[in-house]
Amino acid sequence: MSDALPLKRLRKVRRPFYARPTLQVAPELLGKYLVRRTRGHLLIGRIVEVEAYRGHLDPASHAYRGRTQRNAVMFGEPGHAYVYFTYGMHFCMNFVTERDGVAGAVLLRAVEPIRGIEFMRRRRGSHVNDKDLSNGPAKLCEAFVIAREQNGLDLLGNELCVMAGDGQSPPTMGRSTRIGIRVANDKRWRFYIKRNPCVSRPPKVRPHR
DNA sequence: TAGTTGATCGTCT
DNA sequence: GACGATCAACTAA
Repeated sequence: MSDALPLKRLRKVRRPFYARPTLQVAPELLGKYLVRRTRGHLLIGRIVEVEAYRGHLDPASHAYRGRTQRNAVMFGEPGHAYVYFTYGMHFCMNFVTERDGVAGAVLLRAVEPIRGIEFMRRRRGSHVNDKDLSNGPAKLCEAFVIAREQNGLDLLGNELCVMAGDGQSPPTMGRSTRIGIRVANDKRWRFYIKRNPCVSRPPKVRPHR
């Protein structure tokens, strides 16, 4: 968790990246950088954990039962942020995937703080460990100033985007079932970077013989 | 360390 | 009227 990153060497991820099947986009987001500009601050986090939510095929998806006012962004142009409010107090952020008109999104579950750490500490509380600043979907929204106003934001703009280094070797990836859902529990649509301390929960340890 | 619980309100049935 | 893609604080052991 260094507070420096050679931003010049990174390229913004373009729309065709998002306009693909959700299960392809999700694992490829790992190791890329979430870049947020707000209130004169530059915030960067390395994406270390995501979950794929498909549309009408996925009972755990907000879009399973079709389009509503809340989930409308999921049905729109790929490469936008779908932000929703939950549990009466938290926000979670997704990136919209699939072609325009088809619902799909990737939930950002955890990022590793890279830049703007002091700002994130102030938002999250001084007693919070650095590795806990953004190791959960609602925590990262708090740290990165993501709320209702950011719903529908274009990821190709300046306020919010994803950047990737060229020629970066893909990180070692783990995969598991999704967290906090009661349906579609069999689908292993959670992807994370193995052994990264900022992943929200360690993988279930399977007893070995 | 693991498991339980209260907080709090928008969204959908 | 029920519940949720969560979190932090608490309890027990």
